[in-house]
Amino acid sequence: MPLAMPRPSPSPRTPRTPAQAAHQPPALPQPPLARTLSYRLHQLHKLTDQDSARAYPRLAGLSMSDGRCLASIGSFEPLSVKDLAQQANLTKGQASRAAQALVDQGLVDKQDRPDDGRGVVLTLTPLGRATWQRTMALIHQRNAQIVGCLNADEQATLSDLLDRLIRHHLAR
Amino acid sequence: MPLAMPRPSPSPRTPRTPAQAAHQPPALPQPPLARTLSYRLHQLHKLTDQDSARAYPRLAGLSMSDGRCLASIGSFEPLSVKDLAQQANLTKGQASRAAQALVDQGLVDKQDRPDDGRGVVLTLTPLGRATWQRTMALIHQRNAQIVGCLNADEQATLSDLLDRLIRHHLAR
DNA sequence: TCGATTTGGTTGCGCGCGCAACCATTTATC
DNA sequence: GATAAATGGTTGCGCGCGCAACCAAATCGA
Repeated sequence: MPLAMPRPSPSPRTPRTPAQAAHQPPALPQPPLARTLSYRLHQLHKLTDQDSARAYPRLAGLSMSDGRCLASIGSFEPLSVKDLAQQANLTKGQASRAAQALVDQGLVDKQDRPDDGRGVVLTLTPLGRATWQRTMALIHQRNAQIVGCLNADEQATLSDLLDRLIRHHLAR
Repeated sequence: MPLAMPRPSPSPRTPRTPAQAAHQPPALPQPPLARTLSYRLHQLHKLTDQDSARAYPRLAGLSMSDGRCLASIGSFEPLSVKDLAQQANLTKGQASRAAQALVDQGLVDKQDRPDDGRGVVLTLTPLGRATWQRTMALIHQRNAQIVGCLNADEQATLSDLLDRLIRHHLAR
């Protein structure tokens, strides 16, 4: 059974119980059987998301998915809501709402598509572009901070592995 | 600027825009600048979480964090709510509620600690232990499925890298 | 011994996520 | 052309997350 456990860890059954000495202050017990990938992902994602959420609002009071959308629109300029959702990895509902929020803040412009009465086309306003630049700087800075403890090779390796997992998963 | 980009990818500025050919069906554009670690984490976490959420409820109608808690309690048997929160990587509020839910379903037993009027001690009921075993089997099966596209070495590498990121992040 | 602080646990609440229903428009089928 | 199916976008809604306020019990400090 291919579990991903890199470090010496307690045997799967009958690990030592941390609650026996529950009131002694230090001595964090080793992570449990939830030493699975999804657990780590959960944990790491939570950590990074949390302080991203702390960092974003300094910029024009953007929520996190608003920021994500701004980043995507700025990178792929004329963008439909559907494509935005795809790019930012959100549902179309979320993308729709986020786009509207950005419009309300004067950061993006939303126009009906002339050739298709359903579609819209999202572009940045000048203000939006300025904010976009600051946002991207923030994103990259945050990212560098997060992966800062890995060297370039390790970053590339990690990135590659995550990519493969994502691809594998998307293909059922 | 140490960005983690493993594959040949469009230059950070001026990538090609997917919306220019927005209505042509296939040809997913390359992921955007959100080729950052936190973006991948977000994406992968979402994918894994989603179908975990689909898999869990088959088992006794557990929510996902309920399942997580059940797994932790079963592994570290006499457990306080606080320790449970730590093990399952939840806030104490969530842990408290999840524990109560498990109690309500007859899966765990909650008793006041005799030596400390505040604390409680959580243990599995016989039914709980049976469910725990099935849950763990499910978790491992799901995990094996997720990381199945990586060989053992790669799994170990990934696990190690994630570990270091988590540790680094926890240490501010 | 009496207040102040800390700790374990519970609960109220706002918010964002994602599903699914829905409307409008376009495209396919005959 | 009329009807059906598909597509783009919006909106309503339930739910779980996590923060923070809160309560009770225990510990600390003089």
